[in-house]
Amino acid sequence: MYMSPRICGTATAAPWSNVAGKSAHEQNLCAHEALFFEGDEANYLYEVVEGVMSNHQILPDGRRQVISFAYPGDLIGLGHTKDYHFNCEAVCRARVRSISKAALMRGAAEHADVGRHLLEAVTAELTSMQEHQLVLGRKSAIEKLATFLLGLVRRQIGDFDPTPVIQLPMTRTDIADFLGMTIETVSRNMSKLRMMGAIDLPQTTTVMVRNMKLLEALADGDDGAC
Amino acid sequence: MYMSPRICGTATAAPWSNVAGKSAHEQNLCAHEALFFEGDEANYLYEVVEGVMSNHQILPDGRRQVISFAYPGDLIGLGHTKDYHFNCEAVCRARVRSISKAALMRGAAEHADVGRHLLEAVTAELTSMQEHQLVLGRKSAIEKLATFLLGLVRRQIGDFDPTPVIQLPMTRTDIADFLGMTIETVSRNMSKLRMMGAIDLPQTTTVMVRNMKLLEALADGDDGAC
DNA sequence: CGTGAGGTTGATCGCTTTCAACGGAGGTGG
DNA sequence: CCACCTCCGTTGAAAGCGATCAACCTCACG
Repeated sequence: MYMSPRICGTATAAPWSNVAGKSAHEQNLCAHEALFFEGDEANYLYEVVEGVMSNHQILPDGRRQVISFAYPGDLIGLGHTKDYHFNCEAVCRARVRSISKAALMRGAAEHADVGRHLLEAVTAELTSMQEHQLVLGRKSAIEKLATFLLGLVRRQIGDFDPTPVIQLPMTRTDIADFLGMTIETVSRNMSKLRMMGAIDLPQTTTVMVRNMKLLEALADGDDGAC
Repeated sequence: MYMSPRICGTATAAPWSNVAGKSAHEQNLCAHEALFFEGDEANYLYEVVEGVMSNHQILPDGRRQVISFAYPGDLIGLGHTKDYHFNCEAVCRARVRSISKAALMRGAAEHADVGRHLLEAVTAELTSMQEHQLVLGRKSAIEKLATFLLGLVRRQIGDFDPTPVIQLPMTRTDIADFLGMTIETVSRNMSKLRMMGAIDLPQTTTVMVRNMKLLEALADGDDGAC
C-alpha cells in the first residue's frame, strides 16, 4: 500500500522529485523566516526536507489561525490555485525543496502515477483537515491539546513506544493558533496534563508521554479520566 | 478559466460523468436519510444533482461536527481512502449520482484532463476547508454566522444582487454543528443580525440580506460595525 | 549583569453554553 | 373542525470555560 507523505519521517524520493527534475532546488530557512505570503503567485509547491513549516492565515485585526504544520515529507502548496491563500513560514530552522507547479502538472499529464500520487497526497491532507475541524469545532481545551500531542506522537514515533518522547519545535503561540486558543490556555492545560500524570515536561519543548491510555481517553473526551 | 464544481449551481456534465459511463446511477434521498456511514467501504464518489447533503463526524459522546455541506455540482467522498471517515446524509430531499471510484481512477489514468479536473475539485475543497478552519478557530459567534450566510449568498447567488434572498435548507442544529456552536447561540445571533439590520428573516428558512456591507464587515470582525 | 523573548500562573471578565420555559408550524385522530 | 402532540426555533436566567489583563519566572544572549 502507498505510504502517504505525511507519515514518512524523512524525505524519501517522492514521485514528483523525478518529474520536477532540474527545476527542483533546495532552500534553507531560519526560524520564523517566511517562505511565501498570502497573495503571492503560487508557482511552486514545496516539499519539506528538514525541520517544520507552518501554514497560517491572518485576519485583518491580527488573529491568526495555523492551518497545518508540515513535517519532512509533507507537501506545501496544495489547495491553492493562482495565488497562495495563506502564509507559510519556518517554525524552526528548515529546508524545503521547491517544485515547479507547471512541471508537476506536465508530469501528471504524462505519467499517470504522478497524478495518482499527487491525488493521494491531497487526499491525505483533506483527511487530516477533516479531523482537525472536529477538534476546532467541538473539543475542549484539554481535549484539543491531548489530541494534538497524540498526533505528534503518531507522526514522529508511531504506536509502538508506550512512553514516547516528542519534540515541540513550535512555540506556544503556534500551538495556540493551531488549536484555536490562547497561549495561556495552552500553558495551563499543558500543566494540567502534567499534574494528571498524562505527560512530563522535562523542558518546554520536550514532552514525554507517561500515560498513553489516559492521554487517548482525554483526547476523545472519555469521562472518568478527569 | 476552469469553474470549480463548488460554484456551479446545477450539475452540468462534469468530466467524470463521461468516464463513469453506465456505472453511474442516480439515487433519491429524503430529508435526514443517510447516504453512507463512517467506516463503510468507500467504493463510490457521489455528485450532488439536487438538494443539499451534509458530511459530518460524530464523537463517541454525541458531539457532532458538520465538515461541509454539499450543493448541486459538489463532489462527495473526496478525501477518503479505503473507508469513509465520516457520515453523509441528506439535509433535505436530495438526488445524487454515484460514480465508481475504480472507474474514475481508470479514467484519470487514461485521460489526463479527468485527473486534472479531479485534482482541481479536491483543491477547491481544500481551499474552502482552510477558510473554514479560520472560522472555527478564531471567529466569534456572530462572525461565524455572518461568514456562513455570506458563503451561501456567494454560492447561491453571486455578488451581483445587493439584497439577495437565500434559502437555508438545513436546520439550526446543522448550522450549529457546522460552525462549532449551539443551536441557542445560532438563534440568538441570527436575531442579533436581524436587529442590527443586516438581515431579515421572513421565515426561519429564508434569509434576506438587507445590508451586505454590514454583513461583510461583521464577517471579518471589523469593529465600528457593532 | 541587563535585556528581551517565551512561558507559567493568578485574578477577573465576558461570551458561549447550559438549563429551562415558551411559542409556532405541521401532522394526526377524534 | 378542533384538540392534541411533537419538532423546531426563540428567548431568558444562570453557570462555566476560556479569554483577558497582569505579574513573575527562566533562559539565552549581548
